[in-house]
Amino acid sequence: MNTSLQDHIKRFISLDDNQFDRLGDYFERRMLEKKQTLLSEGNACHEMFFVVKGCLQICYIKKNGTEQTIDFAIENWWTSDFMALHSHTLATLTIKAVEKTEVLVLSAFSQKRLFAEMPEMETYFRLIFQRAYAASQRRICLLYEFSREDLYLQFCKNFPAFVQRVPQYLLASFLGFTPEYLSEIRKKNIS
Amino acid sequence: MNTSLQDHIKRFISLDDNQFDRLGDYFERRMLEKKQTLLSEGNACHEMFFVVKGCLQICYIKKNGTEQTIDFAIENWWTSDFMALHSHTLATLTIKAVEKTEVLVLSAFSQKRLFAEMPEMETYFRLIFQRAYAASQRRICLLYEFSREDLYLQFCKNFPAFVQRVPQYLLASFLGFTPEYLSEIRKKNIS
DNA sequence: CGCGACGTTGATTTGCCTCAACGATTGTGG
DNA sequence: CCACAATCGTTGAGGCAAATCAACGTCGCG
Repeated sequence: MNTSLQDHIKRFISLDDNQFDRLGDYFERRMLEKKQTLLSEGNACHEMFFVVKGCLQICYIKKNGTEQTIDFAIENWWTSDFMALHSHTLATLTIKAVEKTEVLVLSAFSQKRLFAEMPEMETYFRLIFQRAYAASQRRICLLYEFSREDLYLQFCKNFPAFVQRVPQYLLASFLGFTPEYLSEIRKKNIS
Repeated sequence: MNTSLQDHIKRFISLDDNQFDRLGDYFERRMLEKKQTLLSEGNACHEMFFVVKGCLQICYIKKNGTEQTIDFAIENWWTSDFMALHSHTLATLTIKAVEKTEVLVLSAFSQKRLFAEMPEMETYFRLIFQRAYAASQRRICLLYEFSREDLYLQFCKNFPAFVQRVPQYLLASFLGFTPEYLSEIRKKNIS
């Protein structure tokens, strides 16, 4: 069983050593090469994913044919197409590896067994989702309040390491504007 | 105990009659007049709210002094400043009644006792948050993909009753544009 | 009745997009 | 190891969606 998930769980709940030992039975480890797809739009989605190492891009194809990135998931984040997972509908989102990435896969079936055996894990996931929803609420505030230029400058200030890590066109897509405009912004703020 | 929350809970988990009877002990009923404030930016936030009847506006004041609506909560929705609640920080969001509204208040303290006595309720809230986060993911997709005009037209089509229920300037604020532009859109689509 | 809240209209400005073209860099097969 | 293609970033011209500002109608309420 991977220790980074164990450490993450410890930040929210307490489990004894015996429980930590059994935890490994519920997760499947999966390695992704750069650009490899983890979940494709139009497929069934019965799993959620924990990023151990690397970076995932969550995106979809817009009506006009361009790809829209709606999120990234880096180390210690859970992700999935939660709408598809919750409603048992087909995925509308695609998840791909931005770089070589290691994930832990938790299927809906395993999750059910896990909760039955360790009710504390129900608390863990409640807190994970509460935190994710809270972050999403904040993100919506940012999207409403700031110009694309300000979003970029803030993002650079808050996540300088991450900006180095992903190609610019993905960053532009995530922030909701075109690569061309990103170039313009960068030229203005010579840094 | 209010039956609309009971019905809502039944949609996600099973409780026996005895449990339903005891549920009332954990929630506080509160009535709000139109425009009355439930939570103010800058205050501590130790509670979450379930709308029994009516409508809440979740908003904040932007740097430029204007009010930005980020969400509405109507019948059978939970809301709060979840970032403040989760991180034990001061609220950055304000919650007000759009119309006369009845809410059930669940304090963090009561929630803790509730989970201790009825672990099934942990499942209920995990599902609530998962659903809320999923909806938020979808909402972000919409914000990226569509023009303001399209957002308005879609909203009118999907929630015609709700459009009648709130003043136009709130709708404009929620959809992320100005009341003036909403007028323009409405004129164009004579309906 | 008169004031304040809400909605409308029009003129002007701007943030950001689209399209097209051109460097720079990376990767890949011969 | 080089040639060539593909991917990625930059630049500039032109255009449109939506904001801003100011002014004016209208309705409901104290």
